[in-house]
Amino acid sequence: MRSDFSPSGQRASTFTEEARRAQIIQCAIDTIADVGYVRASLAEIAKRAGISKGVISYHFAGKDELIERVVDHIYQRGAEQLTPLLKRQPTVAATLRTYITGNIDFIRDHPREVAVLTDIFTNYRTADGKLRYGVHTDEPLLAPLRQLFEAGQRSGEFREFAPAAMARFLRTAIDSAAPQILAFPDFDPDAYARELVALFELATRKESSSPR
Amino acid sequence: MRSDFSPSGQRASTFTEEARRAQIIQCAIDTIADVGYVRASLAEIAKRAGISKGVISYHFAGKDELIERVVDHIYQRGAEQLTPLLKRQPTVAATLRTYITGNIDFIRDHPREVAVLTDIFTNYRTADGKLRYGVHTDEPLLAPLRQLFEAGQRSGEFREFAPAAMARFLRTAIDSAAPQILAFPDFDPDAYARELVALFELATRKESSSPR
DNA sequence: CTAAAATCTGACCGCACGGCCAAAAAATAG
DNA sequence: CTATTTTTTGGCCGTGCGGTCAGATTTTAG
Repeated sequence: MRSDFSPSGQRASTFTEEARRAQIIQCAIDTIADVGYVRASLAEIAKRAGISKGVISYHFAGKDELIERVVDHIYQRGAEQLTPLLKRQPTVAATLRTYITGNIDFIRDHPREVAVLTDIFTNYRTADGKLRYGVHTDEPLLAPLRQLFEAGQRSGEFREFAPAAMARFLRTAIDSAAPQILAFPDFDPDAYARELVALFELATRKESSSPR
Repeated sequence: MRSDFSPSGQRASTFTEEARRAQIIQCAIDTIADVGYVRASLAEIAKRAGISKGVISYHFAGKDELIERVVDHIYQRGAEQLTPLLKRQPTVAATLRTYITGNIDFIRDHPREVAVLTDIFTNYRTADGKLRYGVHTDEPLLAPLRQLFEAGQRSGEFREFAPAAMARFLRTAIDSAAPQILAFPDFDPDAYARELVALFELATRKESSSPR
């Protein structure tokens, strides 16, 4: 590992360094998607990348760092796609709709990445045996949703319900799309998103207008 | 392994055989709940049971058989508790409510068992690397729910929606209770069940009566 | 070109896994 | 009691893991 300077004061890297890291991260994602996190050994990842196992150790501190870079990588792609979408919604209800469709769109386009994330979340444990990303770490994902629901209740758009529970319902429903896309070739993510939007609109709205 | 006769014609077993198998299954559940399926080695399970590792091999064909007996064991306990409850419900809506509260009750009383189930489902792979219990194997669980929704639509109790998607939403929402119970000491399963009942009542009913 | 730094290879280490088995021990039968 | 069967022990096997390293190779700098 180098320790050069760069103008920004950040750790510097060769072009090859960055390219290799990106390649290894991508191969790790592919490998985990195919054989699961548990069986995605450094040897297997290296084989798919066509490189020696030692190269991974050279560019990453260890398997743990590689996995955390994989998580960062996927999370960032999701945030990049979703954040700008959500900012421009006028009402809480519209934000909720966009949240659902935007998430399902992302999962539709990157089902393997999302499946890899959940695989890592449910399996990657620290040395003491505890889950590195457990239910606790959902908080950054859940908090904005909860706040959205609370905002909707304050503004009178939404009925009274437990925002924390509703946030959890929505996240689990969204996350269940990825494995279905991968398992069922004829699964229709867009139809799924429409069902989800309808469900949460009925479940959150305050006044009930007549159906249809 | 013995091959005695028994009056029923079933494979027979010593009392000790059955007791040992039950003890090992229970220890396997505890171990998986504590350290996760992946780290629940035969040696670790044996250590907790206070027996030698070979005993497990003696009473079970291998780790795979042990895991499948664990799954059977937990499934059966759930079915025993839920089936009679659901049979006696008069309407589809009542069955749905009972399904939700009954499931959450069971998870409240056996959160570790349920967490073990999902851990096995997401990690136990056959020799070829495929998940032994994948999304596909949810079908026996989902089918009755789907039929319930379809029955409700036929009878006019429910609005039109995609029964398969709704069934999936409900299952994932229910299953998410177990990890929350284990992770958050002050998580209230009964309140969670009430929120869930309210949500799916609003989401499925045909005519909207005025809220409150 | 040569020298230095960066990168890569392939072999190796210690460890834990599931599975296996000969022999000891315990339970049972005659 | 003895003979037989059932059960348990503890160690061993091959495999694959993450990690390490000396030395080869490639790239970069002068």
